[in-house]
Amino acid sequence: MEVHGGACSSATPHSEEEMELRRGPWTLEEDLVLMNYISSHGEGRWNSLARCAGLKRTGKSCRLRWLNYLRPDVRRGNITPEEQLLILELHSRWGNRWSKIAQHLPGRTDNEIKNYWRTRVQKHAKHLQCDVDSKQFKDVMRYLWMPRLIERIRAASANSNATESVADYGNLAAGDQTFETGTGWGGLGEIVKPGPESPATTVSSSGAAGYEVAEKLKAGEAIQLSLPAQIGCGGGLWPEPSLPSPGYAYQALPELEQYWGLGGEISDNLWNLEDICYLQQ
DNA sequence: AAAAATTACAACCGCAGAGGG
DNA sequence: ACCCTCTGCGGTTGTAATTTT
Repeated sequence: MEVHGGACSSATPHSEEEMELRRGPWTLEEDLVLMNYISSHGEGRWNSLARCAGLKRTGKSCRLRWLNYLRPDVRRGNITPEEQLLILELHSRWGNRWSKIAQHLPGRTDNEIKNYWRTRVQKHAKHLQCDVDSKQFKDVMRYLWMPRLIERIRAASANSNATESVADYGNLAAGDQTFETGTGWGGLGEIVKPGPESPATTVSSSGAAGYEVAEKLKAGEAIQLSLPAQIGCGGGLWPEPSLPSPGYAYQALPELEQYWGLGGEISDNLWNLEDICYLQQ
């Protein structure tokens, strides 16, 4: 790693004091300058890059702008159900290791995942009046939210044609009303209660778990919402379910259906502590 | 239609680690 | 061994956009 100087360092016309740094939102012109410079010189050495490109920004700011916004392979827009599932799984394993989690979601940035977690997941915990790190909330994620996501992926794959890519499921993430009215909860039990007659596929701990899950669902395989014993601390996602059994949750699901809301967006539904207590009775 | 509240997300900050001088 | 700079990460904030009242 080259940390000092740069090709144009001697040509730097301004001292640090003379060069007042810009802050706040980037302008289109700045974006173009940064993109043009990187396309011809490559990325890295951000401080000298900022100077050489004539940008009145810190190297840090340039790096962030490039990585989170301008990079050609960056994916923006709705987080798909597959990605949500993967984020939930990986966060349960690694905690707030956003960059590590982002490595397993192609095109997604750590910043975007972090924002997703804070705005969606933590909001959900707030509605439930429990801490996002609490066992209770983790159980909700594991036994209600994740199966729901899996069911959604299933529904999406059923509605899609054979040539549709997995990534395209993002289009179904919001507002697929037909799912709500046309799909019951019956199929969910098998997802977490694999019997000998229907062996389940354990959600993979590999990097592409979300996409792997999607492919398995497309193929009609059952998915088990547990991690291999060697993963995570103490042998898995949530060592001891607080619910009597995974299946128990689904016995109550018809009553809970109302709480999952009227729209397609899972996280927009109002839950409260009483709902969870009801589940645990 | 307007004001207030909420949400989403881009950007900044501080810190820690790596590595060269 | 120490200092300095760069890089990358996670937490936080500011604000534009959207929704609700």
